[in-house]
Amino acid sequence: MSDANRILLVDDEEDILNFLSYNLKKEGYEVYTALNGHDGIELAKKHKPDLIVLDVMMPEMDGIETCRILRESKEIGNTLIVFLSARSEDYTQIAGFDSGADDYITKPVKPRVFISRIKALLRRIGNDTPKTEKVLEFGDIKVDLEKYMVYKNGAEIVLPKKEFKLMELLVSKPGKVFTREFILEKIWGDEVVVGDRTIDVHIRKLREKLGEENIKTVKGVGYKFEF
Amino acid sequence: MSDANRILLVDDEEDILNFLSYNLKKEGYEVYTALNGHDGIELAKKHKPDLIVLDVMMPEMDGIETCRILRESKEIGNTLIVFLSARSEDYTQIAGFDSGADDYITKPVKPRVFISRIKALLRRIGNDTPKTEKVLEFGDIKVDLEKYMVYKNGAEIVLPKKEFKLMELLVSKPGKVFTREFILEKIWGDEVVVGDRTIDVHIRKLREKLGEENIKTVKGVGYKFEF
DNA sequence: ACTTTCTGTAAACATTATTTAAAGTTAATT
DNA sequence: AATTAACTTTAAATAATGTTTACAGAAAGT
Repeated sequence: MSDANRILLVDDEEDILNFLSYNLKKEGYEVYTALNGHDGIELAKKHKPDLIVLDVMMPEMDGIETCRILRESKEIGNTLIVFLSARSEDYTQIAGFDSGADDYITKPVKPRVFISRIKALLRRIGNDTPKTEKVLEFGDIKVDLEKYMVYKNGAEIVLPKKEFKLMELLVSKPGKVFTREFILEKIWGDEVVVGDRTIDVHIRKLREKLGEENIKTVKGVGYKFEF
Repeated sequence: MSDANRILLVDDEEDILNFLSYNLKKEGYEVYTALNGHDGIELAKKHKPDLIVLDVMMPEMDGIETCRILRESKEIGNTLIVFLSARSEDYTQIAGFDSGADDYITKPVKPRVFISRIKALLRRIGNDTPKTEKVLEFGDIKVDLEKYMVYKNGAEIVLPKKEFKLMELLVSKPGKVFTREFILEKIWGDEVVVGDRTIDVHIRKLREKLGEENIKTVKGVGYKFEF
């Protein structure tokens, strides 16, 4: 697995920046943002992103200009560059004048589409594996899948294997109720047969360590994690 | 066998595809196979399978991505989707967030287990749940099937199993009158025999919790949910 | 080999859900 | 207004399910 893909976003509208950033981070990318072309170029040199998203319309230095400058640099000359443009702006501006972009995406941007386009582009250069987020955080509880550790208000809590797996499962989809049947099957497997009480006891251990409030019982159905 | 169930298998390893396909066919299922996400999506649209099995790890477009795309489609948005994953891959990826899968099975796959799981899932769409979506919303009432929870004006209401099932049934087709006979059969099943008063009491509990106005009595016939 | 920590079980206990029974309403019908 | 069938309501009995504690065997660590 290669390392995290770094993406730089340059747009003068902070809202859009946040929106895109949020969605990319959720996918495991490392995201940098800049509100104008100058800052963008600076960040690009500093962090060497794998892909740069540039808004075409920006005050002072627009995306096309920024792109030209970026392309002149040896270091970031062949980084992927994607333009973000309003639907109204005509293609010639963007694709046309060999400003050197690799793709463009029209606003308004739909998250799914955006993400899959980014992925497709990154795939092209073979850098495709975004860092899968291995830390889940919910309220005051943090689960680090890689470190095999849970934090409650920053305090380290070590969980034994079964307890951790149970925690991991519950936390994998907060709010969703996992039936006892499902839990048994996922944590103990098909052939091993342990009684239902075993689940209870493990749930109890978790509640003991992580507090009562997060793990809820749905009688006759199963358990769920909520925050 | 009544209606042949159609199953679509998507995996990049041909051996696995053959192996699973063979076992499913032996059970009388109609099986379609695809070696990658793109073909899978195409076949799904063409044949409208009842269930789709997706390998998580595939080159180009992985199972999760494929699942997302499938979920966006109106036609196959509600089809059952099962992930096939190596044991090592973590839950969050699989059960997780909005990829929208219904279950996952870990590799290596044992035929018996695989078949029985598939059967169990298909059984679910038959009788258990008129599961069109996972969240139903009507006026100020929201029913979240996955969280097993009902909201009235945003306030959480926890319902015990039977009450929840009754609610779920009524809400599954607003306005439609469900006869007592039908309700008994759906919620209590064929063999269990409980008296008619039992329904009344459950209806009462629901009205108590969700307000009188939404659940209407049709004398001599049954009950319905309206908003 | 000794110690500690996990994991699963059993049993007593606690809680909550479900059903029934019985009495009270209601609305349509005569 | 009396009758009746159908539904509502309440309370109480019964059944189902979950919690907790303590403990024993298994596994891991020293």
